[in-house]
Amino acid sequence: MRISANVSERAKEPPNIGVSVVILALGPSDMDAHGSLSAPAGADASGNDTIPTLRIPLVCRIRQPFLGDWALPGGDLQGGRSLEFAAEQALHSTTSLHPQYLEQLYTFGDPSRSHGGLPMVSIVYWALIGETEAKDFHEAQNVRWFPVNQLPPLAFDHKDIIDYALTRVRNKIEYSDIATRLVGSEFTLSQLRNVYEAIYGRKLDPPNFRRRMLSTGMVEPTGEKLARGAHRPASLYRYAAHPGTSKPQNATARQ
Amino acid sequence: MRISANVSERAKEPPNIGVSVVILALGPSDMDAHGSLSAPAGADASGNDTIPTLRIPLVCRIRQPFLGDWALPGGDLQGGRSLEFAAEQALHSTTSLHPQYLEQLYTFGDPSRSHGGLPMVSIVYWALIGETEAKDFHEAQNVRWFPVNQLPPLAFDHKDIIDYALTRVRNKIEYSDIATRLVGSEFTLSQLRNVYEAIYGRKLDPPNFRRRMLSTGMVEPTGEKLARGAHRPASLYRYAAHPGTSKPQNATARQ
DNA sequence: GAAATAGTGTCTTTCAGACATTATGTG
DNA sequence: CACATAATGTCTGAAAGACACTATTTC
Repeated sequence: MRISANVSERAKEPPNIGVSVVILALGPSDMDAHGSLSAPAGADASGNDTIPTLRIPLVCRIRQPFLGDWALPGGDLQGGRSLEFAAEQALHSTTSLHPQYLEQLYTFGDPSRSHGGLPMVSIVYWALIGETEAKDFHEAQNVRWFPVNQLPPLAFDHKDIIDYALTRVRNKIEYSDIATRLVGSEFTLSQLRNVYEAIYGRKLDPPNFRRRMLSTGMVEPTGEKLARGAHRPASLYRYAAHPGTSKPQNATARQ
Repeated sequence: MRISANVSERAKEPPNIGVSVVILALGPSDMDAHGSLSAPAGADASGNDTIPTLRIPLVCRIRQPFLGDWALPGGDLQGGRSLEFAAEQALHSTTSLHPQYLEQLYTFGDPSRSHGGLPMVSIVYWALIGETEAKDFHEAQNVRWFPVNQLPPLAFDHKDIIDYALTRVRNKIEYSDIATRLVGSEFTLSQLRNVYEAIYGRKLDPPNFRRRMLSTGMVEPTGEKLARGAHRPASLYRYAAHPGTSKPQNATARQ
């Protein structure tokens, strides 16, 4: 790619640019039937009250440094392509999936992070993938999905990056509509609550969650009900695209 | 720098990397005596109740595209240098100043943003500079300071970038200690409130501001007082580095 | 005393969380 | 009926904002 006359000239050259993605997916509870996960953490297998877990696909490194460790999916940035495009491409080539949500996380460029490899500026995105889509995934070569609370040894500074992404998404869910993108067009408040619980990593109080969601005006009832299990059926809701009273949210707020 | 065999090969090459800075400075009210500002917006000139204004240094472009428009200070990223270093260097070469606070804002890399210039990925930082330091600045060649509410025509997407930086800093000031970095080691609550007012761009209620600041535990009284003007002297406070009860804040939170 | 800012007290609203209670379905 | 989840109601405490009021200094 790059031709240098000598070593001293090379030191002044700009580093390479890569784009990586932290992919956060709501794993379905029966994911083991499709993939090869080591730790199922589903919620509706047998009426238990565990919470759904976020899962991250990682790629096993096949060269030094960090040979055999796991790393975030990514690739070099080609000219003429947007950063989002590069992030989506890295996501799709690893998982054969498309994200419900994609946002830039941070750009990591410290020279010390290459650890003997080529100096690299990594523009990192984070993506959200819902249950429905994650069901279709097939485990590609050198790719494995891990629960966020059971991550393997990670290459470079990728552990810090994942932690940062989790901090970001847990903050963002409080003031944006990203959670509604991970459920279908019609959903019960329990389903929506499960998304929040997966991202927060803890249980939420159902009555308070209901009141909070309805008070924002972001969801509205469809009038239909969904019967699932030996209990009272739940009302279905849809995402109210443009709530009248609440203030608009965009990607820039609270970044 | 980069040697390409032909045009088609060039299209696949990575774009150049630059680092730019949105420099936000608390202009002193008598800044006109030092610089050549068009619109003074000081607060203590004659007992008025205007609020201090944030100012931004911009560089006049001396080539196409956007010849004659104003742009953010910046430069190419050299290998072996951290992104922060490049941002500080761009800041210092433009203003001869060092920032109180420096934080990465966002990386802009859309191919359409070059507008006929060379394709460029811009890693943008934002910096805060306090009154004391801004007093020392000298107006360099092609550099001028503008109040944030009276910006000139800007090159590329730099207007969007500045707006984004203002959104970020106004959010960040709510849950971080960046404001205390813009006052001296000892300060009155009025002085601290002026920093908040400059960043928010609006007046704050003094009693409520006092209560809010003291309740966080981030400031503690020194026991001394400062007499300034025909009124009751104000108590001096210092920044309490590690408040006991409040939760720790770091650069990653709420990004 | 007038003026100006420093500082205290109080009231209201809003929101989050804890938790009791009722409602409605299935086995 | 037992049981599980849906949905409503109520209480409390924290935090923010409006604003009245007192305190202390200089001119």
